[in-house]
Amino acid sequence: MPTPDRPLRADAARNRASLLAAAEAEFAERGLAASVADIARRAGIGKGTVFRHFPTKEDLLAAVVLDRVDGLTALARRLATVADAGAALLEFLDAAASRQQQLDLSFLRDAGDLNDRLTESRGRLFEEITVLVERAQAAGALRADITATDVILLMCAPSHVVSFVPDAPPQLWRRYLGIIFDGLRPYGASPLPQPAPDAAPDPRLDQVGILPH
Amino acid sequence: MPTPDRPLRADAARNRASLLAAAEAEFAERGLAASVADIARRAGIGKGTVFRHFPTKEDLLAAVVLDRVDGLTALARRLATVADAGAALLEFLDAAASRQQQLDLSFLRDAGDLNDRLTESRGRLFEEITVLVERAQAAGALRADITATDVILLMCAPSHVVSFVPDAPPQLWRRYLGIIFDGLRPYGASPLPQPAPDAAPDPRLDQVGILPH
DNA sequence: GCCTAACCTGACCGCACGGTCCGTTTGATT
DNA sequence: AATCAAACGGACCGTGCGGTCAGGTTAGGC
Repeated sequence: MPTPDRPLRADAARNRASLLAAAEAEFAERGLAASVADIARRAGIGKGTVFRHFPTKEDLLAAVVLDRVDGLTALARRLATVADAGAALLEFLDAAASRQQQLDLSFLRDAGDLNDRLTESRGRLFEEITVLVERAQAAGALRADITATDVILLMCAPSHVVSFVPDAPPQLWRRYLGIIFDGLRPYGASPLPQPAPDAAPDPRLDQVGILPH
Repeated sequence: MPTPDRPLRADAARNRASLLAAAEAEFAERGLAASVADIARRAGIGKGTVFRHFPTKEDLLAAVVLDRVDGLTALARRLATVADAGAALLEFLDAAASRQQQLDLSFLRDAGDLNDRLTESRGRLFEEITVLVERAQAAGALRADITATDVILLMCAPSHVVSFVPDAPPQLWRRYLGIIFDGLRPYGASPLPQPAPDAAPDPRLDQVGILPH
């Protein structure tokens, strides 16, 4: 990479696109256990080409995840302008869980620190969620002791819960999102036994760790 | 194994015990990625000895998990006689989450069908949880549309949620158990969008799958 | 149409894993 | 103390992985 951003050659761009698609599918099916060779085969390219585009399997994973995270950020930003703040938060959680359903990110816990750009993206997502949370609280739709960190952590739960049942109906996660969201409502909430983990958005965002170790 | 159950030789019994302890610790730290060689080293025995006791890595894992599951079953049975049925259920969930915290079982999703004995154990646990659930509902402490399957699925959630935060305080999981349990209360519950997955205890218990694929 | 840098490929390497095997050691029994 | 089946241990094997590289291929400016 002589100049930081030279336009990609046509075939290279094509390959990169199908590589990302294949990687997404393969990671979704097999998690971290997906092998680079399988991804390459699925994309119809050689294994060496994979490593030309991404020097490491982890970098490839990071690229896939980055797409997901940025997508969620964009959605959150859009939802921040919806009138009903409570409904906006619920819709965000719904979308987040739905996408996790397609690509369960929880295996990321076991992957190192991945990319730096990914850390930034996560930070942006965090900020947008903070907006949603504060608006929902101001509207009285969300209990006051919940932080953006709580939301970012809990949004992974429904798909994970469902992942234990073998032939789950495709929308089963909605059941558990419903239960959890009921737990987030101010009505009938009981005091929480533990403080939220490091909620402040500025100082140590990395604390949140969508993907840390 | 000529006779089905001959008493173990003294050294063999000792080794088996330290092997199980080492396996539990190692699986807790590294999940399915724990290697048999590491477990053997930690137990202070040779690798061959491990395979003498358990013909397969999966069998070893199954033995460790069986202990856990049976422990939970015993606890549930004890709690079934407590006067306050709502508190009993909460205490069960508390204990379950706490133990998951020490040994996150969610990696089991990616392990095959494991042992048959484990399937039986899971069935017994399921039955005991059903008792707790029905008592809690009769006492008005648990919303009526919750099944034992829901409980068994949700009891894994708090520890999983917490596993994403790097240096989590040891009791942080209680925060998320609190939120989820609030969502299970009848007070202020909103209708759930999806039916529970195959709750009936008799016909196809395997549906629940603490560990299936 | 030619030239070159960018790109692609698949054989190859080193490594770590699960599992096997057989020579050695050890606990029980007499 | 002698005996022997039971248990041990670690060198060994095959496999599949992430990652490298030398040599062939191609896009695209001229």
